[in-house]
Amino acid sequence: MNKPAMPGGAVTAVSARRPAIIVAPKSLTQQISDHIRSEIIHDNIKPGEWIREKALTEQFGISRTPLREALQILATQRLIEIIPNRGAVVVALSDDEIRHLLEVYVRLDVFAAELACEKATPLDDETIRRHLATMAEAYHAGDRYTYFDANQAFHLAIAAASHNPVLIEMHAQLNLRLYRTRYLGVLQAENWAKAFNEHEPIAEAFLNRNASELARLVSEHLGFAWRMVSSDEVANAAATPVDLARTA
Amino acid sequence: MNKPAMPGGAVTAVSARRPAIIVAPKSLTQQISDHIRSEIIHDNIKPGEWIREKALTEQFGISRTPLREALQILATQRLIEIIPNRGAVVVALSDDEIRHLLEVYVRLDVFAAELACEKATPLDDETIRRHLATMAEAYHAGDRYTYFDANQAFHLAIAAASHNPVLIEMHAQLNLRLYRTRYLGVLQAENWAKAFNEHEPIAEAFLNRNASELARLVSEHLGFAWRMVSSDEVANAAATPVDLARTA
DNA sequence: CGATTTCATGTTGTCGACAATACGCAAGGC
DNA sequence: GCCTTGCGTATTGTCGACAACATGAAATCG
Repeated sequence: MNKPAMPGGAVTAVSARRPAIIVAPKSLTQQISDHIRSEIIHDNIKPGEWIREKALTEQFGISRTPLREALQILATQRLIEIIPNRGAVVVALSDDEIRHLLEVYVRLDVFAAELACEKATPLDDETIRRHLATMAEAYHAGDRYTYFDANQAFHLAIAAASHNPVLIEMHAQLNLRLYRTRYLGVLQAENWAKAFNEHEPIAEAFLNRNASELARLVSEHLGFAWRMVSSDEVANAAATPVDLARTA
Repeated sequence: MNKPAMPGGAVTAVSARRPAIIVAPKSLTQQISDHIRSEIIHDNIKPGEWIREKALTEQFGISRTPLREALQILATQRLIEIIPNRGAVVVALSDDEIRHLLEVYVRLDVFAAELACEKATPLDDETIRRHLATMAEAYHAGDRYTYFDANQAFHLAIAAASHNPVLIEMHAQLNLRLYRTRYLGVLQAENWAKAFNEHEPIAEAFLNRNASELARLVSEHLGFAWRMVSSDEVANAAATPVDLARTA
């Protein structure tokens, strides 16, 4: 195959590649970008941090070509910023940028909810019910991580119920850019109870196909999300503040 | 610098690169992706057509590395699709996909229009007035190309007046994916008059900051755009139909 | 004759090496 | 003292070469 990939966990490359007509093999570039994306949104690589190609190639046991292709993907998704001849930095969101992102995210979420009221199938209903149940369990067990995952799944499921692939993708894209902020927000928020209790009526409005009520609730709910993240700047702290002025 | 880049027009590389603290130099990858994107949306490279790396590297006089990075960008923007070990094809939109794209595009356009009513500056007003004037001139002169450009600029200007960078970018992204379809649509539409005459009231509603009226008009206007493209399948014809089933 | 296998060819995937650029630090000039 | 200049080093940008894979045609077998 390629290098032994001995250091660290890494991507484990592709172990046994069978012809298997059905499943398309994932390209190395895709695997790498997925992995780095995950590291970024889970705050293992901090905003403002420089991404050194050499370090990553050694970590993954690959060459710089697929890595650089992966970086182009992440830059297009606005998770990193590539500065010509200087390298790539993890994007650090300002309060204003978070506000702008949420502003659009809310509208897409509302639109998805409205569409979902028209298009959702019984299977969608069941999925959403299941995620709500998981959230409740995790909430009562005090398990914030599981809660967060279920919460994410809940909102993505509503988007999925719109059955509009374009909307689903746009929604997911914004969700990714906001993921880290919400992740850090949820894990330390005081009024978890309030946030949680808003999901019950949302789910109810959806299951009753009450589009206008659903839109109202979702707007309100995410307005709350904004208040949550905007009040702690911890979520925005950059590990290594970078001066980008010269490249503007 | 690098290769003579002798064949064809090509990218002309970077002619004179000065240190120039103010302006960031555009990377080769960026230049190439911009160029190919332009070729795709202007229908010079047809949907369904395979993108051969060798051909393009020779055309541009560059190596495959920056080209492949450019392709990753275009794939992330959903203008091409990269199929592992097989290559890249220009995306061919089905009628359903166009409908889904327009459905989201309309919502973003409406949202932008509403926001613009709150946030627009006198400068925005002037820009929009100017584009409207250009459209009128081109319309009366029967110049469909200039008209199309001004029409694009008009809609982008409304988005820009929202002063929300995230919204502007999302709007632009969808606009790109729909560009070719609308481009081909406008150039052969019969009821050009109707489409044109709708812009006057839109501009008026905007300049009067009448958000709800503006939203209504924009929705209606783009509903018209949908009827325009949906009725000719010419816009969707693939040069070389490709069977992607095996890679699903 | 039809289905399968083998192989030749073209294309993509990955790599290591070299070139170009930016950065930090020391030396020099005002 | 402070700004400028000139290097050495680290990092990114680009390239050509080779490896892996897919495709289609010829050859083989039933």
